[in-house]
Amino acid sequence: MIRTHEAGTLRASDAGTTVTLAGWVARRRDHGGVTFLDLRDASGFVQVVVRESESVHDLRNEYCVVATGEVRERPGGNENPDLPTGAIEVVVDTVEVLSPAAPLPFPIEEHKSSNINEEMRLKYRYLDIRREPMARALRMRSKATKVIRDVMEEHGFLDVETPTLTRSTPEGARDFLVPVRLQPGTWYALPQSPQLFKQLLMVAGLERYYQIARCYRDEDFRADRQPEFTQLDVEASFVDQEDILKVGEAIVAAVWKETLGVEIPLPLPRMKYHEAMDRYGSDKPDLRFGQELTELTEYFAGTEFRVFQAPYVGAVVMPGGAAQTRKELDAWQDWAKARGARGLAYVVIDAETGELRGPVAKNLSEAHLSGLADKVGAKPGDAVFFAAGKRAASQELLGAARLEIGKRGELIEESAWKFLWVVDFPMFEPIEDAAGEQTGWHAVHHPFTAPTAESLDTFDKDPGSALSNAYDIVLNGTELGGGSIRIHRKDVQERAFTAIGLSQQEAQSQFGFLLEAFNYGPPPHGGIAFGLDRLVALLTGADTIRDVMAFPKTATGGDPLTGAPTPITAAQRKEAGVDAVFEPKGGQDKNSQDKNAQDKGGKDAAAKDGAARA
RNA sequence: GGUCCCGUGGAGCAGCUAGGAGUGCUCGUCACCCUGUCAAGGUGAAGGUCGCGGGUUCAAAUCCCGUCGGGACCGCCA
Repeated sequence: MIRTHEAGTLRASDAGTTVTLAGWVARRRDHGGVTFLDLRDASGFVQVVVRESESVHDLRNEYCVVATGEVRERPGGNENPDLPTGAIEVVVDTVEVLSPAAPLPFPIEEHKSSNINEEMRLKYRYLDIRREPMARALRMRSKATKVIRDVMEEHGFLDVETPTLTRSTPEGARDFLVPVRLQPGTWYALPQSPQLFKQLLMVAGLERYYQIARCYRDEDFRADRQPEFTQLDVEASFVDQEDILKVGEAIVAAVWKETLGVEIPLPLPRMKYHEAMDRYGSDKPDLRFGQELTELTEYFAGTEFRVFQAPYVGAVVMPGGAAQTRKELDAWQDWAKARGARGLAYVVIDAETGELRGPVAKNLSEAHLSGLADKVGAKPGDAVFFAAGKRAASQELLGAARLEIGKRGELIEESAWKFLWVVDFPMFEPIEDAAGEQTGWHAVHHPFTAPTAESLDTFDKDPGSALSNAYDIVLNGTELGGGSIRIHRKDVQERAFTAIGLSQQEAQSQFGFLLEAFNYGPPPHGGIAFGLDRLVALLTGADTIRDVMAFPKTATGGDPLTGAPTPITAAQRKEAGVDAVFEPKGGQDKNSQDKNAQDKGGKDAAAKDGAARA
């Protein structure tokens, strides 16, 4: 090694030792006769004292240097108790520049770089990662994956890699496609998840599989979405839902303990899907604050007010909301319309008189008005927002309003870690056409998800009420992961396909290889997948998963550092076979794949139902 | 596919609502001074097609249209 010690590890006990350090010039404090350098390496930084000013002149910020000198305690009164290395300094004998640095495109020091343009950060990501927040996030990520691997090994799980060049299967999202030079006109797809492979590994008898797997989905971006992202993928045989939840709990408990020192009380609370929707208007409720929804369908039964003559009426309270200006209240209408709602009805309760006012109040009877505040738990000075219409859509609107109220009112306990399992998801949800008429059913999770014991006999006769053995783990209103127990019985699987309008032929064409495998004694199995990027983003308090990825992409899928994606040359295009047309050579299997490709192009519900979720 | 926000010396901002000379702030860069700082301090200097194109106007960073880039959200997506 070029160095003998790591800069950030030096302490008073090292005084008297001659050390050689290698790293970067983080800061320079030049006093003429004496100069202080903060020498930074991956372990931290230490103050280096240079007496000869000439040599110091060539030591600019972010120069890469090697320095030799003696560690000594700082002169009395010069200690810096705020720094880990603040008791000592290194009095330098020699400093050598290993490589100079050009003037920086942005400051590396944290206090000077709080809000650098993200495009600039991505273009110079190698400098961005020299900054403390990014370096800390990547270390945290590495620590988290290490802990995860330990837990999985302890529980007897086997790390198995699955292909990233695979066949296009009709899953939920758009595929990224790769042309195949050796078979012009055919394409690989990058996997949206290892879902089908991990089920094959269960048929293969490995019993316990896990993988920290890269997944690819060609959909529009969000703060918590990238085209390639990482899942902790888990599957086990001969298990029931309890077994998988226990593994999931062991993982998050160990990760939070080992990375943050936080004890997560186990078992995690559980909430049924319908309860989550009723109380929070979300299948991933943020339990860090209250403001639960109140259902008013019964309360307003018989009302003259047309808007509230609906299958569902509900409300959420905004504390202090009566103080909002007319303009602010109008802004809520625009906010609701942006979410596809007609608007967001409201009543404000006068802080002085307790009188209910607002456009909606005029339409309500005296009896309905007088009991309303008590019914929804509102006080004078509050505002009450209403949604009326179809149950799920109205609850979702109120749920979104609740989150907005929590943010604006600073009601959210930011330091809390509120985990929960959401269980008993519906097995199917209705497919609606543009007019809102139901045209069929599609699998909420994926078509291999097992019904609950209670729904086993009836799920195909009454899909709307069927519940499945699917579960999500939720933290602070973010879905950390989800999974299900899979169907392993052929007759049940066929009924599930029928329920979503998928014929045997179509199922064969889309999942033939999996169904074939299921002919050979498939064990009962189930699993879960965690979004590792989201998990680490929550651990580090990052606003976006880009801040926990070394080299993420921008919203249009670009990488400002490498310039990817780029056009290809005519020669590359020809060689890759991008434009080649597939010519069937008579192989039965090839034909079925080609048919599959055509099926995928259609917008039929069946293709959507292939959503292979973990 | 839709809605909204941002783009001003190397970095981060202000200026735009109400058009009037590239004006200002913090940091960085360069030169010089300085022997105990730790976000060191001081003096001075350099550095700009106001993202790009068009329009309105006597006059545009500022108003209008388009476009490109970045970001947030809806749709979409585990």
